[in-house]
Amino acid sequence: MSTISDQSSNDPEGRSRIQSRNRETILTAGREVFARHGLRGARLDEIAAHAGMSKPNLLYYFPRKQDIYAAVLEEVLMGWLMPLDALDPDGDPVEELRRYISAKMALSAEQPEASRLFAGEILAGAPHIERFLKTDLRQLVEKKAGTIRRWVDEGRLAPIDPYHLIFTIWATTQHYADFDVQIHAVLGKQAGRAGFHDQAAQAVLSIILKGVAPR
Amino acid sequence: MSTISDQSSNDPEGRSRIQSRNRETILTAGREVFARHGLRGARLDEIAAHAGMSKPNLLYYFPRKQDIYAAVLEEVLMGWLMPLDALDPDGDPVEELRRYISAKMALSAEQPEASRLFAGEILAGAPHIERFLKTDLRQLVEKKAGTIRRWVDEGRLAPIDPYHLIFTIWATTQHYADFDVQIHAVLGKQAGRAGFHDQAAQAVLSIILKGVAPR
DNA sequence: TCCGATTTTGACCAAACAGTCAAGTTTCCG
DNA sequence: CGGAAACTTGACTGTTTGGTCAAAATCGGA
Repeated sequence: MSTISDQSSNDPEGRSRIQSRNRETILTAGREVFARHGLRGARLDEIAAHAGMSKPNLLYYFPRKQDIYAAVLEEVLMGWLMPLDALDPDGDPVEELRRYISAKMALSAEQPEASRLFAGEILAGAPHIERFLKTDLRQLVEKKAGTIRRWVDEGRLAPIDPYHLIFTIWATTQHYADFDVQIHAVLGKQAGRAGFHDQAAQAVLSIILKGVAPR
Repeated sequence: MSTISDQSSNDPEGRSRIQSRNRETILTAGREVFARHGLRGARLDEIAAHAGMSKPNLLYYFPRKQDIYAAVLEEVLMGWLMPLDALDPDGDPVEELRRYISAKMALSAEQPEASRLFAGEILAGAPHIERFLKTDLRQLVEKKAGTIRRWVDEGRLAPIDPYHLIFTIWATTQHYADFDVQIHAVLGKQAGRAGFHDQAAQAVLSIILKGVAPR
């Protein structure tokens, strides 16, 4: 007999309503706390408090702290590859890059915790996503770098190293999520206003696409 | 009677040779460990091991963990302002930006731990450098943004928001220190080779100054 | 409504951890 | 040398923290 509910109200993964809801609550709480303090620095009590439940209850769903971290991390990695993968070799190079940069900027605005969690994992030496980085990500980047190189060879893009272009895009777009606190401190309320992220996206697009030197 | 040594071999701050050496050793060890795990995630035993001394000995020099963190952080902040402050309003805009970007890239290559420590503090919500960010840094950035805006108004730079330009430069240059592990995973040995950082600096300079759209 | 399965939690435990202390060892200088 | 100050550390303490457990509360289908 399975320990998993046999109720008719199961989700696609065979979880009861309560399980689905609580797992989601915990994952959200974990994302926030892990994003701030990393795996080591995060405390179960803190995550439990964020999730609004007792610590033993939390451990009923995820037996160990590391399990929450792994689950949260996996969710985040999912959304990481997609935008880059959408870079279309047959599209207009400048337009494709504009789309990619815009998509990453939107992600930074909508899911800053995801970006921060990822950043923290990298800062810690990426012990939990080493395989992902060296296989999936590396392979995808290699493929897209080939696309960009082709664009350069065809003269449809300025001569630039594809890898460093990708790194530059990652750096600038994620900066707005990861260094959010710094940006707010430097800009004041201005950074919180509606439309700020669109303005940031415009500036980043302008710099990367056209550069800052006068024409 | 002071507890501080009266020996003739004192450094400018009144510390004995042994004190100077050990404090430096601890600060270096602390920088490495705090850069990886943040204030919360770092363990005194780990720092002590890195420094090659016993934990009580370490605490003889810095009574609390937080004291090491504060000392390390202050050192790092020192080197943070300087390069930006060197941006000369009377110099050639493109040349000044080139100098600034190069200086930041060099810092990323030479002191990646410093950059990572700073990044971790920001990710954690910057509780220990809030004042620094909102006063010193903000003031300096305001001043330099004025310089850049003037350059733009004079037509010596493409029309771009000065703040976002500064953020873009911070993002790209620090990315090479903070995300070092990711870059290595994606590029393989290539990223470790001599000259890699010069190549990266060239690419970043080219993108920010000239952009990637074809001319 | 009833009953077994699921969910929740207060009380607890063991390990990890920051920090103390007193007793040793080394260093420095007269 | 000799002795006082500076330095070092093994053994320890109190607290925090991840995780356990058994009992209570709730849920959901028949």
